Amino acid sequence: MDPLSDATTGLLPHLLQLRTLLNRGQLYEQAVQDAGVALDRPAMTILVILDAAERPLRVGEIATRMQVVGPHVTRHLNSLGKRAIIKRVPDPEDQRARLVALTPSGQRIVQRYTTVVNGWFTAALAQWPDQDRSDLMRLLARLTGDLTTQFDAVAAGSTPTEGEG
Amino acid sequence: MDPLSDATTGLLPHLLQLRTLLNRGQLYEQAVQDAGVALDRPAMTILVILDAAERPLRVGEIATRMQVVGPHVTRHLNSLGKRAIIKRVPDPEDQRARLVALTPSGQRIVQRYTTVVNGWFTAALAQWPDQDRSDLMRLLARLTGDLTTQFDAVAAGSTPTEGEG
DNA sequence: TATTGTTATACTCTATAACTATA
DNA sequence: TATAGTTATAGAGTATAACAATA
Repeated sequence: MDPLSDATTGLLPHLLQLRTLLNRGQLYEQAVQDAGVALDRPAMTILVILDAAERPLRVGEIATRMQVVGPHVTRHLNSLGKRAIIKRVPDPEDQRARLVALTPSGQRIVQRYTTVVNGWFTAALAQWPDQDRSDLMRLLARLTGDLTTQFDAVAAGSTPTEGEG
Repeated sequence: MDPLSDATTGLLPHLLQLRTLLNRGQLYEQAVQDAGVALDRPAMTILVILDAAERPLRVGEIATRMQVVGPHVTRHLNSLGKRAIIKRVPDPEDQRARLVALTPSGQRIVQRYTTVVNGWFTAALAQWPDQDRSDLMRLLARLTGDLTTQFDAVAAGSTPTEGEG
């Protein structure tokens, strides 16, 4: 076992635990209740993504960011569109595509939701030293970036697992 | 907006992205294929948990660590038991309970799987400074711990979100 | 011919309800 | 009566396949 392996061996259990934490349905139910909104989780995920993007996105872009497949997004957009939470407009640059944007109503919903969840995070990290908080943000950003790159490569079949030149 | 909020506001998108990364089914398929095993994801999650615990666990303990409900675990244990990947023995301390343990076959399976996935992590973090790697492990451990505490409190209804005294 | 998106269908994963056995 | 686990059923979430329209 080389030291590099030792350094990352413990990562899998940590990330699995984080995954189970964030997948807790009960938690989401509490969040939407506190926020006073009524949406299922994938629908809210779409709203969060649109809000974070700060510009209208194509259906395909949303699917990529959710790491899901197109039809899944379409189905939720249909529901969200009927409720006037999002709107779809033609993409001026490509007549095949459509741009998805939050309506004012949708903006209010995602605002209330993120306020609640960010409040939880703030409370959970309240006792942390400032340095640790900023380190976490920086390392988490790099981790997701590097894992995305690695996983994309693995999924593409190049499997750069072994020698890692 | 107080500085504390600012420090954690960016956390939600990061964690959501991490969640979508770890939820990618395609990735798991690649892992089990590389490892040469044939198990679905929740079944493998059970094996990883048993392996990390380094001792037999009760059904309820497994469910808690997976953040799922009892019947879900039972169903997969039935399947794993038939294939002699796990075994259930009576808990000497409580005749109602049963202890779940990996068989030698199960140990080999989880070993192959974790080797593959840890290899991915090692590759993804290969260029990181040692200091960043150790910081990540430390902060991730504390983050999951603090989020677990926070989320448990929220789910219990105390909702220590607001003033956070 | 390749790409963007939609519709329809099937599968995976998890939860709720009802039940048995032991404490 | 409460707790540990199981069985059976229902629902949420996501993928695959087939199709329409534009590039």
